[in-house]
Amino acid sequence: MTENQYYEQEATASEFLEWYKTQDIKKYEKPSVTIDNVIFAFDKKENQLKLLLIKRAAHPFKDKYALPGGFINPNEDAKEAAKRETFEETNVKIESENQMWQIGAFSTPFRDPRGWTITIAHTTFLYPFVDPKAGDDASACEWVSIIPAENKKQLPYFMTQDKKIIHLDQDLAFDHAQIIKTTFKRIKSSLTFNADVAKVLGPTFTSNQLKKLFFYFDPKFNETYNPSNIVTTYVKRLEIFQKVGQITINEQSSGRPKTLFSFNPEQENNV
Amino acid sequence: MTENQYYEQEATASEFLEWYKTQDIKKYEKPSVTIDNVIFAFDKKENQLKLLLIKRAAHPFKDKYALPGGFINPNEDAKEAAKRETFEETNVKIESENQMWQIGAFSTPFRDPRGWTITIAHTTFLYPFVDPKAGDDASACEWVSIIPAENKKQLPYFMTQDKKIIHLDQDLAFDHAQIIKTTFKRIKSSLTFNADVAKVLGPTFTSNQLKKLFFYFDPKFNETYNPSNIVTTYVKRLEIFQKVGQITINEQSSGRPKTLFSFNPEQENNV
DNA sequence: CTAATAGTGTCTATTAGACAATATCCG
DNA sequence: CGGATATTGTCTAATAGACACTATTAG
Repeated sequence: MTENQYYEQEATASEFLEWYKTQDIKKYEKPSVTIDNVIFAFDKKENQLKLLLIKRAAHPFKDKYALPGGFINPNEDAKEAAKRETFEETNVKIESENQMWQIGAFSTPFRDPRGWTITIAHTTFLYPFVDPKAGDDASACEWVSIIPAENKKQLPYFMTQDKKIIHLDQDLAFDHAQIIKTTFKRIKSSLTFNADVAKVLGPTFTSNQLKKLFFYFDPKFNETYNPSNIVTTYVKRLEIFQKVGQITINEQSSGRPKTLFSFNPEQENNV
Repeated sequence: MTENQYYEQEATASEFLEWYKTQDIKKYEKPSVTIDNVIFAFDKKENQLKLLLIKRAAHPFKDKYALPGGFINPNEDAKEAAKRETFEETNVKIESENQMWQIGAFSTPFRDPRGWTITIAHTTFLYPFVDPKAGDDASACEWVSIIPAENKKQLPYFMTQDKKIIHLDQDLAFDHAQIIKTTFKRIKSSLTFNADVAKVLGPTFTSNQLKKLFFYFDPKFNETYNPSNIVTTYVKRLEIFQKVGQITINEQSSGRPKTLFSFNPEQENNV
C-alpha cells in the first residue's frame, strides 16, 4: 500500500487533511475565475431603469462597454466577490446580498483572448441609485438607459448619457452581451412567481411603478395593462408585496392619492 | 508612459495580445474549478426514476455519497467537462448537451476541506438507462431510487439497491446535498413552461409516464391528478410535446391502448 | 361479458387581463 | 365644479384541476 493510499483510505479524516497539506499536490492547470455583475437601478429623476456599464480603457476590447467585474479571491464566495468588485470598479456599494442573484457560470473556451477565464455572472437590484465613479480598468463608468423591447422578438438596447446607442450584439466586450440577455430572460421568466427586481424601487412603491418596471423585462406590461392586476397577482395571490397604510399626499400634481406597497417581510427569496 | 500602458492603450488589439503572451503576468491565486452532475435516469424495469451517486473511496468524506464530477480542463466548457467526467467516473455516456442544464456555481469558502474549489453544478436527463461502472475515485457507483417528497415541506430522499436509505442532510459529501436540493427546486419551478426532464423517458412516452415523472419534483402530480390535464397543458397549450400517431398494441396486460407522445421538434430549450 | 386500463368531455375554481365606473385631490 | 390621476369592481377569457363517463383490449 502506498502512503497515498494509506492516508486516503485508512487514516482518519483529520490525519488525511494534516498529511494532505504537507503534500506538493500535482497541480492541474487552473482557470482564472471572475465575477460579472449586471446591475440595475431606477433613476427617479429621469423616471427610468438603468444599467451600469463600464467603458474599457485597455485592451482587449478597448473602448467597448463591459459589465463591472473582476477576480474572485480566496475565502470569499462569488456574491461577496461581486459586491467587492462592484465597489472597487464603480464605487457603487451593494447593501445586501439578497438584492443579488446568481445567473450562472459562463465558460466558453477563449471567451477571454488573454487566457482561460471562467466567469460567474450575477445580477443586482440596486437601491438607492447613486452616481458611480470609474475605477482603474475603466475609462468611464455610467448608468445607461434601458430601451425595453417592444415585443417578444426584439431585444432591449441601451443609451448612454450623451445619447449614443449601445447594441447588445455589437458594442459589448467578451461575452457580456450573452450574459445580459440571459439575465433579462431569467428575470422575465421568474416574474410569474418572484418580483425581486422591485428592490430597485426602494422600500415603498406604487402599482404604476411596478408596471413600468416590469415592462423592461416583459412587453405584456404595456400601456393597456392595468396596474390593478399587479395588485391582484402580487399582493392578493402571491403575497409578495403588502400595502403599507401610508398614502402620499401631494407629490403629484393632482389626482387620487397613490397606494404604497412594500415587500412582505414574510416572503423569502427563492431563486 | 510605461510599456504596460502603451500596449494596453495605444497598441492595436493584436499587438497587445502578442505582447501579453510574452509577459510573465503577476498571478492571482486561482481556485480549482470542478463540475458536478446531478444525473437522472428512468429505470423502466423497476418503473422508477433514479439518481446516479458515487460512494467515495478516499478522504475527505470517505464512504459518503457524492455526485459524479471532477476538474474542468482548458479548452472545454463546463458542459463538455461534465460529459467527460461523468463518463470517466461512471462509464455513463451522455449523448447530447441538450439533455443537460447548468444549475449554477457553488463557491462557499471551505466547501472542500482540501482547498479552494468552486464547482459548476449541472443536471442531466439521461437516456437510455445504462449500468454504471465506478471509476478510480469511487468505491462504488450506483443508481439510487428517488423517494419523492409527499408535500411541499418534505424533501425527497434516496434508497440504494440494498435498501439503505440516503438522507440529503446527512449522507452526502461536500455541499452536494445543497446542489441536489437546488436542482429539484429548479426543475420544479420550470415545470410550468418547460419539460426537459421528460428526456429521461426516451423518444416516446405516455401521459401517465409524464405524470409519474413529474411527481418526483412536484407533489401536485399525485394520485388524484388526471394525466389528461398534462395533455391539455403540455401538448395543446405549450406545444412542448406532440402526439405521435402510433399506439402500442399489447405491451400492457389489457386495457385501451396508450397514446404516445414525443417532444415537438419545433420547440427549443429555454433554461 | 368482465376486468383492467386509458382517454374524453365537462364542470368548477382559479387566474389573467381588460375596461367601465368610482374615488380623491388640486385649483 | 372640472380636470387629472388612481383604485375598485366587474366582466370575459384562459388555465388548472377534478371527476364522471366512454373507449379499447385481454381473457
